[in-house]
Amino acid sequence: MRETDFVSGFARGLKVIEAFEEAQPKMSIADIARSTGLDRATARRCLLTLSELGYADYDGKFFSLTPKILRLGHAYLSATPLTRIVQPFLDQLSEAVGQSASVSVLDGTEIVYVARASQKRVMSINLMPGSRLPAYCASMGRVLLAALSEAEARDVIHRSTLKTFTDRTLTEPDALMAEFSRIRAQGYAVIDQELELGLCSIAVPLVNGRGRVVAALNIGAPAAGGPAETLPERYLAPLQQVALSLKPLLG
Amino acid sequence: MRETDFVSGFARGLKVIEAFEEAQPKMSIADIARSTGLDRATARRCLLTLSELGYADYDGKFFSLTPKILRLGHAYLSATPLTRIVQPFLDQLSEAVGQSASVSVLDGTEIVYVARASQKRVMSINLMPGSRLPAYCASMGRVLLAALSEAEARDVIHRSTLKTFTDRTLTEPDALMAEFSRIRAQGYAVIDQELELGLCSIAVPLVNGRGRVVAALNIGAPAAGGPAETLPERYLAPLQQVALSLKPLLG
DNA sequence: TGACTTTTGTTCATATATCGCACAAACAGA
DNA sequence: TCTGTTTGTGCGATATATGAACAAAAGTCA
Repeated sequence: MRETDFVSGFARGLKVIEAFEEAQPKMSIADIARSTGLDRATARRCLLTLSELGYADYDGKFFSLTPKILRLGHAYLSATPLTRIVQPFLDQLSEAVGQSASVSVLDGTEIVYVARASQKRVMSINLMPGSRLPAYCASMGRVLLAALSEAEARDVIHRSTLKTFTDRTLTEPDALMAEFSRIRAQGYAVIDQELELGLCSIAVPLVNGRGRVVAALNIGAPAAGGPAETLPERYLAPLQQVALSLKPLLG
Repeated sequence: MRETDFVSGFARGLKVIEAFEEAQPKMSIADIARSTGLDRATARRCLLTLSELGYADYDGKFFSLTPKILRLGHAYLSATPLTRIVQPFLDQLSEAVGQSASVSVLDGTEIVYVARASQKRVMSINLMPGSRLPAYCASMGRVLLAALSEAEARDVIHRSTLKTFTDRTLTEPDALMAEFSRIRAQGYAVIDQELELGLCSIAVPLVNGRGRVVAALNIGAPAAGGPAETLPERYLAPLQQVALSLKPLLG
């Protein structure tokens, strides 16, 4: 790509929008300039542009995003066939097993939920399409990382912030790589309260007609429902059946 | 705002992202240029920028959005206090009444779901945070429009595409305005299968501490569960109780 | 309180980057 | 092959970013 094929004003503007994610709902011009690294004058112009277009509100001191900004992300969810195709399967699966079921894809070091059928809340955080979790310690993340090449997986791990969420969280790169091998061999991943105490999950890859792993499917269950070792016997068959049904539908 | 405080390259780029919403997941340069009204060269530069930043994929012919784009919308959901505050109330309400409960805000002629606790699916479409419905024929939309001034409400109706979804959909502007008066007086709105046959709902406004309507809260129920006229006696009290509990928490 | 420092928002001139046009090349379908 | 369409590129005109300067506001301390 040539240098002149890059619209840096656009790139700067997107950076400004993302700056709201990591921080407060209300940000001053200086706040944005600091967290994006842009010049104050530039940040101000981007913010005023957002405000002029109705994507942000400005009270003379602070800027905040408006719900119009949701159109941007929704463009992906509504345009991507994956979301629409998997939803009915997810609903059916979730109801059949009485647990929440989700589909996610990999984005860098994180998994992004693209569809979900939730039962009664078991996690402290509320997951929804667009939500993100670190890949290394989520069952779907493990499955998606296991589908990468050794080098790619190691690179993702290297770039991840390997935080210890619970005393069971695996954070040793080599231990994680070994776990990926095991997952690749057995075809599924189990997480036993590594992200949150009391929460277990099991995930399988979603493979398309050409044999490529395009997403992951999981079932989350409270640890109180039985030890994590029993997740495969309880949920692996229905998960694999859904994965099989979806295979010819996923381009 | 001065003209030089507007970054038109940024505005054009946002237009490009939104173009994916109304159309196909895969768009060529010419497709985007046509649906945005931008020059082909400009559309191309915006698309290449998106691609360079990882927000889009390019196979040499078609562009498609990547899950990274979800970061933009998610910035709003995760940064807005409303979402976080109402979720636990929504979960509790939904479980207590055994129906889906949602909170939405108004964006132009549409309502935007910002939080939702769903029970077994009754609608054909899958609603989630970020989803949009036309305001004029949704219970939360009616409540939010009823909270506007006569002139504002009439303007929204005027700008809406008043489509007949079912044979019960109200599309007469004057009939809608009359309905808004009734809603304003009684404090809630009931929709009886106007959007989809078999689906009824009841909504109340969420008022903040300063008396301003900031969002709407609803319960959706299958028509098979009882006639729409009985929705108030079944659900109005719990809805109003949640609205009351939330009042001091909503800025 | 009042003088001082720091932070913030805004403006301006100028250097730089982007836009949109026109043209050329590549491609697809008849 | 010939259309009609799509994509890529060079260039002049135009729009935008930059960084410094200034004013206003907020914070600091005696």
